[in-house]
Parts: sequence; structure tokens; C-alpha cells
Amino acid sequence: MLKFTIEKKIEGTLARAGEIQTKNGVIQTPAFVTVGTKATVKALTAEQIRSLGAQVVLANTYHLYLQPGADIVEKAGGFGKFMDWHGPTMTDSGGFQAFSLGAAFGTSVSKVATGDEVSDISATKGQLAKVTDEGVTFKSHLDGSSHLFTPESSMEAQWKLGADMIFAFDECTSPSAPYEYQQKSLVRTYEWAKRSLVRHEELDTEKQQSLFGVIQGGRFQDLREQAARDLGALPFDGYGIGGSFTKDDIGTAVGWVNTILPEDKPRHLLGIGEPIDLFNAVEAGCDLFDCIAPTRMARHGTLHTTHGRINIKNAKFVDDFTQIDEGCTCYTCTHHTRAYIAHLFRADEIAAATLASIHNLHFILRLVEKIRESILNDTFFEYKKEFLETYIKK
RNA sequence: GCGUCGAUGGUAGAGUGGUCAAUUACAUCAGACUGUAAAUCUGACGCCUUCGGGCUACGCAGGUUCAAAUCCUGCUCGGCGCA
Repeated sequence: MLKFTIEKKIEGTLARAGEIQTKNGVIQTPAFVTVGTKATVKALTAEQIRSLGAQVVLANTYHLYLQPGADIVEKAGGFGKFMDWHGPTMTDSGGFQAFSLGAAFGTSVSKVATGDEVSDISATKGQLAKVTDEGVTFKSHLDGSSHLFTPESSMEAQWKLGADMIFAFDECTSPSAPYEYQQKSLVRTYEWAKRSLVRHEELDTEKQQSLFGVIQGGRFQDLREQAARDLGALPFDGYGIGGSFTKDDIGTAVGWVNTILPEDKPRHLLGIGEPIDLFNAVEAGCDLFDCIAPTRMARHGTLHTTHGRINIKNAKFVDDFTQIDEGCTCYTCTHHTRAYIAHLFRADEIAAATLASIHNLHFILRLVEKIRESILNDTFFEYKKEFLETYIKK
């Protein structure tokens, strides 16, 4: 069971800094949650994750259920122990895969849409996930086998995976889904939240795990607010804010929700992790963020710097012997040059992924830490301004 | 020396009379990526362009043909075989 305490709030905003105590350690918030989908943060060892100062790791129920199977992870003592991560842990419920393997499958639609895609409701083919009121039927992307995920089975799997904090089973909707669908889906996600709660209470009689309900509602204020009211009234230990946004409404839509959610419970913004979005989300009252972007982008050669992103594979870096980001104290920057990392990428060496991931994770983890400090020091807005002045996203 | 096979865009390698500026892969140059189907995916990749098209190209030089990377002749270079 977690204990959440708020240390400081910024007057006139929803932002706050605090602390979450779990049985495996403390998380100082706002905090960035490192994603280790398959009980591994891609390209990194547990030791490297610790060195980066990561506070908490989030794994994925769908992926671990399929491989190696929840029973194996349970026998290992939970996914944290399995991967040699002894700090706080979370698992996602599999609800995101209802989107990524369903509505988004085979399309260019991502959970954060540009304005144009929002109206794109073109049908897609070959989807691996089908959503009904009962649950989500997945066709395994590994071997094609069918698997029904329900709120109950997700709770059972997450119980076996053994994280400190788990999420209710939800449907992550597409940003291109119309109001009618968002509304219908929201009712379903609400029913699933209640079913998750019931099954969780049956399983976890000693209250070892904390369950977070997930707020959906797409980009619609009335739906978001309704979800916050409905789920906020249920005895969850914290809340996830999920689903689809347009980049511009991350701050606003999240604010609608956090104005209503109980103040004394942690709020986790699911799947958001670009610097600008993090500032907006903190200001709108979020405490936790997980995102695959730092590590995926790293593997693809896109690196964060205080002056914005760079693509280290660009020709101009082959003989650039400066640091990736001047003044960066990460392992990669203190030992290697841009030219070296560029060489590793061009030579297809796997160390490229490792060193790039170390840098990007360091960048984002430090950023969120500094945001936390700035809240405690009453310098949030100054820090935000200072950061955004130099960090230019094209 | 004789015979034989071959010479294609940065590389490898398709094509064997028109639908070829030339399949494909790699390389190269860019771009995308936000609860990880992702060490992935997308685009560009002869020169010029008012984006309609124009021009120069498949070892070199001729030739046949309405039309040649594709057929013929000679040459140059290379592989293999025989001397």
C-alpha cells in the first residue's frame, strides 16, 4: 500500500511536489517512470538504470503475459526481482495494447495526434485487438494465438507480475475516434474500472499492491470531467490519465481531470514524455509520467539536447568531437563524443543503442528532477521559461 | 597466341529490341517516433525543370533499326580454358 504526501504546491496552478512511499522505496514526485515493457529497459542493464537515478520501472502486462508468461514471472518473485530491479515498480494493464494493436494497428495514428489525424477515421485492416464489453481479444503479435483480456484477467496477471502499483484495465481510445465512440468507450472503461477494483480486492487481501484507475474521455471536456468524477469517487489508490490527445490539449485536458480528481492521490499521466509536454502536465497537476520516447528515440538516433533534438546520424556529426549536449553529466557525454556515437550508429553497433538510451533517459530524468526542485524552490516558471527558451522543437 | 564468357548507376546485382533513367539490396541523404507489434518505419537518391517535361546515360568507337542497355563489327579491359 502506498502513502502519498504532498510537500509543496504552486499557488494558482495544480502543480505539486511530493513523495510516494511504496514497500520497495520512495518516489519523489514529479517523477519520470522508466519503461521496461518486457522486464527490461531496452538496451540497458538494471545497474545502468540505477546509475541513471531512475526511481521506478514500469513493465507491461500484455507483453509479459505472452512472454515468458505471468506464472514464470511470479515464480521469479515478480518482474522487479526477475530483472534485478529492487526499487518501486508498476505494471500497465494491457489497455494500451487495445489501442496500439487495435485502432492504431497498421496506421500512422499515435496517441498524441497532430490536428489533421484527428478527423481521420479511415478503417484499418488486420488489427490484432478487438474490443467488446467483456474485454479485449488479442491475437498475439508473436504467434497469432488468441487471448482474451478482461479486467479480471488483467488483475490476475498483474498480481502475478507483482508490481507495487498497477493499473485498472481500460480501453485507450484513438484520437481519431468520434465523440460517440469515446462516450461509449468511457462507459465501458468505467465498468471495467469497477470490475478491476473488485477482482483486485479479492486477490490482494493484504493490500500489497496499489491500484490506479484510468481516466479516459479523449479530447472532450465533458467526458474527461465525467470520468474524473466517476472514477474519483471509487476507492483507487491513485489515477492514471490515459488516452488520446492533441499535442496542444495535453495541458488543458489534463487540467480538467486533475481539478476534479482527489488531491491526495497520485496522478500518473500515461505515455507522455517530451520535455514540453512534461512541463505542461506538471503544471496541470500530474505527479508521474512514463514514456517510451526517450529510449525508442535514442535507439533511432534522436537525442535530446538543451538546444532541442538532434539526429546523431546526420552527416554533420561524423567529425563532431564535442559532447552530445554540452555540460551533460551522463556517462555517454562524459566519456564519448558525437562523432563516436555517430560512428556506432553508422556501423550498426549495439552500443549505440545503449549509450544513446543512457543519454536520453538521463536528460529526461534530470529534467523532471529539476522541475521538482523548481517547485520546491518556487522557481518553476523561471525554470520552464529558461528551458523552453533554448529547447527548440522544430 | 587461340577459344570462351563478361563489362549496367557509390557498391553488389537484375534486365536481353520499344512499357528503361533502368527491378532489388546495400550504401548515402533526410524525416518520423509520446501507457514499446519498433536496434523500427517513411521519403529522396543521373543532371536540369516554369513540374508539363527536357537533356545525358548501361566499357569505348562505329553500324543495323522507326526504335538499342538489349542485335552486328572492331577496339580496350577482366575471368576462365587450351597452348
